[in-house]
Amino acid sequence: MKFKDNVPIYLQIEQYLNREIATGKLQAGQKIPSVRQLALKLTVNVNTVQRALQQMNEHGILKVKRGEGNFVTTDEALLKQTKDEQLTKFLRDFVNNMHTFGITNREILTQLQDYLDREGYSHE
Amino acid sequence: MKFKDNVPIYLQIEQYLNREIATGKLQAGQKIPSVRQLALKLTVNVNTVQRALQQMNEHGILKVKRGEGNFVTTDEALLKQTKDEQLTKFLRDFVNNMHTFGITNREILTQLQDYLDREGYSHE
Amino acid sequence: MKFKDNVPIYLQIEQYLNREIATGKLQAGQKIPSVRQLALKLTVNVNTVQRALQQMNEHGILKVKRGEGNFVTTDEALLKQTKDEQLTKFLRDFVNNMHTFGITNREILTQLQDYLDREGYSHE
Amino acid sequence: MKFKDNVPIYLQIEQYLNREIATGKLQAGQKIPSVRQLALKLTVNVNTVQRALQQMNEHGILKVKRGEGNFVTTDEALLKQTKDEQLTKFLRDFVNNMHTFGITNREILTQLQDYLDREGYSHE
DNA sequence: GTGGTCTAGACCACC
DNA sequence: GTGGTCTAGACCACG
Repeated sequence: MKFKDNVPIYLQIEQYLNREIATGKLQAGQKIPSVRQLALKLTVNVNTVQRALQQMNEHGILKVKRGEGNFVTTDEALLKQTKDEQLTKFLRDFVNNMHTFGITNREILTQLQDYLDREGYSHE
Repeated sequence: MKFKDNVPIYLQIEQYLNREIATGKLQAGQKIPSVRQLALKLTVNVNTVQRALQQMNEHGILKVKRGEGNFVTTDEALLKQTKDEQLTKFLRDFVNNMHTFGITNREILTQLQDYLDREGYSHE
Repeated sequence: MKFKDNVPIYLQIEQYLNREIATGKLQAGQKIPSVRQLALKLTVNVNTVQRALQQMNEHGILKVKRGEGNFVTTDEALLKQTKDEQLTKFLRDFVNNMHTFGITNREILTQLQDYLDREGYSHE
Repeated sequence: MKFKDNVPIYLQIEQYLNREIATGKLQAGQKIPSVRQLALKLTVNVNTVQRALQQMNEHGILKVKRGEGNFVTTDEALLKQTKDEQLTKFLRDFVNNMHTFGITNREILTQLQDYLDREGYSHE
């Protein structure tokens, strides 16, 4: 796992876990790896992982069971909403960024088309 | 000017100025506002602006004239390259983000299409 | 530690640390003193030290580990190159200075010889 | 005339004029170019030249005659001493620099020898 | 007026 | 504890 500089690691971990959930690698109701396992896997300090999980608990995405660990919420609606929020954020940020450079909507689409063609590696 | 948390202000200032240059609001060879003016306008400390400008000088985008101020480089090739790098970064980040959610290239385009339709505000 | 006026302290700190590395007092891969320790030792502000270290990180001489500190790079080639550059700079500056006074190469050598004899303190 | 960054220009001007005097391009008792001429030639602000000349007056190297201009002192002893001081400073700084890198006196001479051989341009 | 450097002191992220 | 960022305020060099 590689982390960007200039962005707090705990936020990147949170994003990473949200992704694992959104893509179904971690399913609703399922126990997620222990803090120590995650810390080991992500080669990051335990405290940093703790902080990420704490935030996700506050968001309701995770539920702690004392002595057992953290579990993905079974609230499917919340999960879907979280996923949508993330995707929408990606779209919004991208479009906003392009707009600040004076790129019109139509151009955004063509530029994206071009980019996907250029980068041939197929994600059909 | 509103700054995001979680990303250093001086980097956002750098990005902001690069944008002003890329969109031609600041033209090649032109003097940019003084450090103090920028600090005032962006409601940020002078040192923070300094740091942004210093980096842009190292990148060659700006040239300092002692006692006079900072000027946009006249090296049009460098300016174009910088702009392209920024746009490509937006595209790459966006596509990568979507991919991590298992979205295929085709879906990315349709989702973007949908998003642009949804947000009606016309950037033709 | 005494600093010259007329040349930025952060540059002198950089030079000082490069010297410590070049002479092996700080070895490849080794942790260097913390920013605060250096600031204390050099009786200089923390930010000033930061600036020096930041530049050395950009040069690749130092590597930061988050939350741990700064470490000398293990890239021996880079270390050697940096040392050579410094020595060559000393030689070049010295020779240039003498030339501007109309001193010929031959005279430079004899003058240096004389100076070393005059200053008897042995650096065999 | 090219000036180093990180060193005040007025000091570099002072050094430049001292050199002109030491090498006899400006002779004892001779009038030196006017402040404006120097500023023009060195592509530098008048104030900056003024500051250099003021310092040299304080050192006694120059003598102002009101309404006439600046003249090199006729005190040959002082001129010789100034020149010697400068040369000795070059030698001392150079040797000190090399010593801080653990280079012995003998090695300094051989390294200088090597350097002069390497740089073939003959200053016999 | 312009930028460049430095200080003192604060708060944050990370180990 | 570690480094990273930011602020407020000061002084210097240069035009």
